[in-house]
Amino acid sequence: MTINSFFLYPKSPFHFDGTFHKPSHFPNKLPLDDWQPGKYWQLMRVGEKLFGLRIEDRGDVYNPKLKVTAYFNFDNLRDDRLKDGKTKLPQSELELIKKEIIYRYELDQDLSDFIKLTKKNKRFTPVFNRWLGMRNSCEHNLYELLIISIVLQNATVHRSVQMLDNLLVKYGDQTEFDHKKFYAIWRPENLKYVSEQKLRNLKIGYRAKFIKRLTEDFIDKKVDEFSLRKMTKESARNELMKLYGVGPETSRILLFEALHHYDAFDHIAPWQQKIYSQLFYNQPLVSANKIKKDIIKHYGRYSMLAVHYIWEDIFWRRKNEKIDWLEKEIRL
DNA sequence: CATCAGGGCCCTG
DNA sequence: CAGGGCCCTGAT
Repeated sequence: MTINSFFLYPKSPFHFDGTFHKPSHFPNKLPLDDWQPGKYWQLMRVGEKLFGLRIEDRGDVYNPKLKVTAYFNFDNLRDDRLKDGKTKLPQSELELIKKEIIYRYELDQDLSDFIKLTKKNKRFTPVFNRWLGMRNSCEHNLYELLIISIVLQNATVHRSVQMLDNLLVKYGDQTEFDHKKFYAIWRPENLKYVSEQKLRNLKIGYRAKFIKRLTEDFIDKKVDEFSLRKMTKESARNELMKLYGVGPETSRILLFEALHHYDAFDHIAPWQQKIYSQLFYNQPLVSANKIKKDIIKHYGRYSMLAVHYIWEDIFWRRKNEKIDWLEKEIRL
């Protein structure tokens, strides 16, 4: 294994912990990443290779600076193609990794318009101030996030965790760096010859068919993450909705998290509606249309981003404090 | 023991 | 456009 480190300088302001840890995401047993204040670890796929990343906070909100340590050439990977035997990482690959980190964690995003907007509506100003500089980041590539979205469909959190873990044990890449063990979601190619029945054996139910067909679409380049990244929200949504097993909620997740469209607020799932109703109205249930109208009125093209701040804020609070109405709606 | 809904989506009529 | 069915699981 070899190691390479470098620095990255996010656009100011930047909130390290808010960006690298999202407490609303479900914690699976087989870790895809790890976080402690000021430090973050994950396995990241760039091209066909897998890298271990340790990202450390070496600055502050107004002078952000990240130290990135990249580990590669693991000895213990199942797939030999993922290591190339070279000990030094070529400059071109290093640039690719940097670009990918910058994209997934939105390090270059200019949030000044959004920040101005959040000052207009006083009600949530404390929340926006608390997380000033937080990004809508996504540790995963599009395929990986799609897999996670599929196991989330029509299941309780507990079962989603079980489904993902079953899949990871069988098909994920497992490796260790910086004295920590991590899993990474497989490349589509690694699932190519796995039958639907084999997948069903992992208790993922009818989702097996979705994963099978979606994986084929990625292998056949019917979906290309990099061209989707360049599209408008509407065209990207159209493309995603064509995929078998991708509906309004899954495409919203992908548009917002993986493709970073801040206005991807077209769809509100019933369980989210209940949480939004409490957060925004202190009421058990407000109509989804009203919620949508009100949020868009206040936050316009930043509607989903604004909701993300308020959403994550309550889940941060939940770490130290019991919030009864929230516990009820999360349904582990 | 049976029944049911769940952090959606597909398919049919 | 509405509504039934889908895999499986834990709750009732």
